[in-house]
Amino acid sequence: MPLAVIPAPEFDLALSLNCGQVFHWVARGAGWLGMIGDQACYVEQRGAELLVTPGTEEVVRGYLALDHPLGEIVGTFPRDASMDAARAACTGMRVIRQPMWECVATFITSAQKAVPHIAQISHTLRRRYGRAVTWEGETLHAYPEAAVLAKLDEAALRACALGYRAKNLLRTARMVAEGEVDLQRVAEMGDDEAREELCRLAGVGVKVANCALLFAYERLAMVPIDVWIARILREWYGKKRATPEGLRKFAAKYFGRYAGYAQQYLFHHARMMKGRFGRGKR
DNA sequence: CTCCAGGTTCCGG
DNA sequence: CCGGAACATGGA
Repeated sequence: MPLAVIPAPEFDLALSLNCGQVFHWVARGAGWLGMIGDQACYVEQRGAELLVTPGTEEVVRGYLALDHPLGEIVGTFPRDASMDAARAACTGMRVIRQPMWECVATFITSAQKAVPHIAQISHTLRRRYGRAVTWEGETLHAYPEAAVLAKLDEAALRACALGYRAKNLLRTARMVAEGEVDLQRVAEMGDDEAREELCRLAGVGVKVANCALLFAYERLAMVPIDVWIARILREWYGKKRATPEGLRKFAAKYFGRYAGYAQQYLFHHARMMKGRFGRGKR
């Protein structure tokens, strides 16, 4: 079946899908196959255009944040050696607009996990508990709804290799399913109030809350401080012994209006450089 | 075998 | 308020 074409200037599809924001896209032919919410989508990049499953044009455009003014955004990043290197290495990376529940839940399962493990957990949860959708004879699965996970028990989730995170995901699924925390309503709150509200969820601390705010709530100034960003700020920005909160405030101020975007560029660049960097030798 | 991974939570000083 | 430890699992 013929694919639809949408313009996508200043964009690198493979980079954006594989830089640690989303974890379920798989390579198919010359492109990528994945779910956007409950819709199966194939996306292929050809120069400054994307070829997509017909009917998914608007969904893809929104998910991949093709409306973000990327040139302006990277222009607000500070000019220093590390940021310049990350900006050059990550040309075309966009911060994707994720569904709220999927994002919150996925980052709960991401605690102390390597990126490939997070992907494995996501696929297992989807395959076992997500709504099945057929795409050209292939079966894909949406991320399982909170109400579905809420009916499971901890053992069922532990069987998905969640480890101690199983209890957190289960409790959070129940809180969301019962309306104790309304993810939609969080969207109307200011940054600080929204972060506090998300932190009421089990397994959601400041870092995961900031991931959700950045990746699902359009708060492009939020900076999740994970082990990589902490290392970057300590070793490249001289913040030898600052607390996580101190790092967060420095980053928010230094990296500017789109600090979350800058953080994602630094995060991915540092990960690609591992070996030259980190590895804890003092 | 040891170390570490997009942390959170609980506990003692 | 702060530093440490526990918490599961799998790949390097």
